[in-house]
Amino acid sequence: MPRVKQQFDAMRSATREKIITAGLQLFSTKGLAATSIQDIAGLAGISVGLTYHYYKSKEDLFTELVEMVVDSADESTQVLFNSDQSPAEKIKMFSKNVIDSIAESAAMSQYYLLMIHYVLVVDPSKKAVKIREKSFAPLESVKRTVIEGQELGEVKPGDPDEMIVLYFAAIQGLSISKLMMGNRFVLPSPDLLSGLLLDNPKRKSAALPIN
Amino acid sequence: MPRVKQQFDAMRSATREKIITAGLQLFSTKGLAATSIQDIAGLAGISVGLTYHYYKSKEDLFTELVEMVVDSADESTQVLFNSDQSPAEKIKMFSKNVIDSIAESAAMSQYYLLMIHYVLVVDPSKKAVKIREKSFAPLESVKRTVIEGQELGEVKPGDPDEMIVLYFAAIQGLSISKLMMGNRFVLPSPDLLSGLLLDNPKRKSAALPIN
Amino acid sequence: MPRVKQQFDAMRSATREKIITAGLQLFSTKGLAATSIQDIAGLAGISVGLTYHYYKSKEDLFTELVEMVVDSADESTQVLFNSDQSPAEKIKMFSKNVIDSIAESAAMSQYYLLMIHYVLVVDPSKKAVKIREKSFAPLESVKRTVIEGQELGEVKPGDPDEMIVLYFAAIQGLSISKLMMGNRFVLPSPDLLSGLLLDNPKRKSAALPIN
Amino acid sequence: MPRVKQQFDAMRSATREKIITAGLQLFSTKGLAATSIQDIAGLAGISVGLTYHYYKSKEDLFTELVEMVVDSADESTQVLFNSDQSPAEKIKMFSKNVIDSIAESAAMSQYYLLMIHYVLVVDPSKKAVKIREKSFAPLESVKRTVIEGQELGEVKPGDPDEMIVLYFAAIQGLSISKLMMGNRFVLPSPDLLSGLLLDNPKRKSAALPIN
DNA sequence: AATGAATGAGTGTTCATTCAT
DNA sequence: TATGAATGAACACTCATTCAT
Repeated sequence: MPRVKQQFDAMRSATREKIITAGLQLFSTKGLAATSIQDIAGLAGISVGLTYHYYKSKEDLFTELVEMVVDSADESTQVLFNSDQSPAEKIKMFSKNVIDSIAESAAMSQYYLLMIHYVLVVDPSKKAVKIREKSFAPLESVKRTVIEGQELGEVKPGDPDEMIVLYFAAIQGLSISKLMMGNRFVLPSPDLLSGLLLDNPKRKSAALPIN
Repeated sequence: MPRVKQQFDAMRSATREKIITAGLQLFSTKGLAATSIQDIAGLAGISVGLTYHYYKSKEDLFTELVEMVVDSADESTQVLFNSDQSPAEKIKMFSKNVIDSIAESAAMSQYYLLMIHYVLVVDPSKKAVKIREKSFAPLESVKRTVIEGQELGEVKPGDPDEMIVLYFAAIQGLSISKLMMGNRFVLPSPDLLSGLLLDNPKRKSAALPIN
Repeated sequence: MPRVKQQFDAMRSATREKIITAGLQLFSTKGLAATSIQDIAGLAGISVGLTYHYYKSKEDLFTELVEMVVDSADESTQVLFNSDQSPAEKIKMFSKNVIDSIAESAAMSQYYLLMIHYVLVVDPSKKAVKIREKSFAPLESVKRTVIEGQELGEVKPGDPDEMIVLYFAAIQGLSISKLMMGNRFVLPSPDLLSGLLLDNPKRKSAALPIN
Repeated sequence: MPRVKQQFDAMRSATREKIITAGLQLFSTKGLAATSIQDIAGLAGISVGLTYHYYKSKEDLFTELVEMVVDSADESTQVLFNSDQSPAEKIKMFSKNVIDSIAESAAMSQYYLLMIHYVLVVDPSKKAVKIREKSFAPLESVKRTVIEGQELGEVKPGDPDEMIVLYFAAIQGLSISKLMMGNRFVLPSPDLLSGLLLDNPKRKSAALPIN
């Protein structure tokens, strides 16, 4: 959490904020190689030289942005999964948040695209390994909840690993498809997504007549 | 006397093959900008200049590869969905093929990564629009089958558009995750994937005998 | 604090000047294709990259130089032919200026060589057409003066178009021959050149006293 | 003259002839650097490799073409100026031939453009010096005739060197202008050209009323 | 903190030339 | 004599990075 604090201090600089916004936008769509510092400086409305006043190198900025989004994802997931709701409620809430986030902003798309560029292009260093590890934290949180939920009968049976891989694959796919499909994209309902892990609530109600 | 035409054709095919293989591998992981022609030529085991004997430009090669994988995906989907199986069987078979393909080769990963790079980086031209259109053909095939299947009661109820978007998002996510997650990746069973559209057969059969 | 705008402007002007001088010299003699940007940068005493800070491309620089000399030629011709001298005086003065210019600097040679390279190599665009049109302006000025002079009896009779084509052909030929002939080149007197359009004054005066 | 014989032998090869024709056309307009061997082979309708069967290198072909046109110009000039006509008649005939040649074919334009490219671009070697020397032969022929004609009173008085430089400058200028000016070009009459060296015959007849 | 001119290394692309057949 | 695939060096152009101010 000192890391986050530090970021917020950094953010206090309006210039840094401009660079971050421009960098996120350009790096996530075009990737590291296809984005130039002059592009970023131009979009941020500042000079090239100033960018180097804040970031040691292009790759440095890129890495910092990846770190930032990974931290942010981790943090917001933590908050939800450390709450005292039932596993099913957590999963429903998480799914709803994800769908809402995809609907409202580019943050999710940027997160996944950035990760793709990062993992596939940037050569792995110690730092890179640490960041990658952290990027799996949300999967771990959900996995624990799935196992717990299965024990309670709230979550569908099945291999938890396979289930969360598919669940997050769907989330990643949706995030990226939103950007790629243009007006052909329709956002599934949160229930459709959470249906990957939970029994469909609608179907349950359909079964209720018996009770 | 000159080489006969046949000889030249054979030479051309062999070299073209090498370039295609190398290009697919490098473009799909690193993208257009981060892949140099020298990388490709090196991996293909030929000279840089020769690459330009076969492809007018780096972007030209990139586009041709994208076209190639899109055509291939379209074609293999067509074959399956034009068969005379029931909707549920088609979906099960398609899901199985997808999972097998992800398991066995890099083709699926390459397809989706290539499309991401293509859509996000290459500026849209008439050709680009045509290619994108064709890339939606598999979705349309599945959509028709879903609707048909819903009428027969073989496919889960729900908005077909939302369902196929989620279904293909999951496929895309799995394909990419396989590359990104490394040894943390576990491949879900075909039934788990087809479960997005169909009622899970195992649960039904598993639940019945006991009770 | 950053350099003030004035400082940057001064830097830009100085560098631009160097590029222009080097470019004129090299392009005019060797042409577009045989002149490399490295040649130009080297002669200008700057780096290759910097050249691209000022000109988008080699052809762009070339075109700008052509435009520059065409404008300059047009302008200096205008000044003379809009003066209030008699046609014969204008033609004498123009011929003298031309001969002096060929004698003193490389400007005339550069002008004609540049135009040759431009017309024969650069593919015709809207801009190219406009530049070519402007390059005919001096011919038009002289033509008007020739016609006027013929009416006054100051200029030799004959088809004005043929006469100015021959007159300018001679000027172009002299400009280029100066560079090509080396020490075999001797510059004709202005009267010899203007003799193409005017009756030779010397002969008249030389012939009269005796008879 | 053995040289010419040799060329004719060479010409006997239809392939050589194709290369020569293509080379003359491309080199004269685009110059050495901007013309590729593949261009030439393409225009000649043969393969790249075959071109190298006939000419050691691109520059070799270029030099041979220059030599060829210089020889040809020298030879045809010799024939005329070694005839037993009067100086004025020789000059009139030469001027007429020049104007006709400009009117009818591209040979004159090709000759002068080729020479410009050759002198200004190709680095001077022993061979180059010899070729350049030969290219001045026509000037020498005309110069001798001018001096002779001045002694006979057939040619205008004046510095013979200045006069022939201007005369050939005009010829060169016309040849090149024909290509450059497009439809604005009008060919002066032979008398206008020969008027640079001879008194205008028309004007003489205008003076005749007295006799 | 801020600017943008300047450099140099890297990459895309062309093309003269060679070579196996 | 004839072909065109293949190479490598040269050149156009871009861009991360530095620097004087």
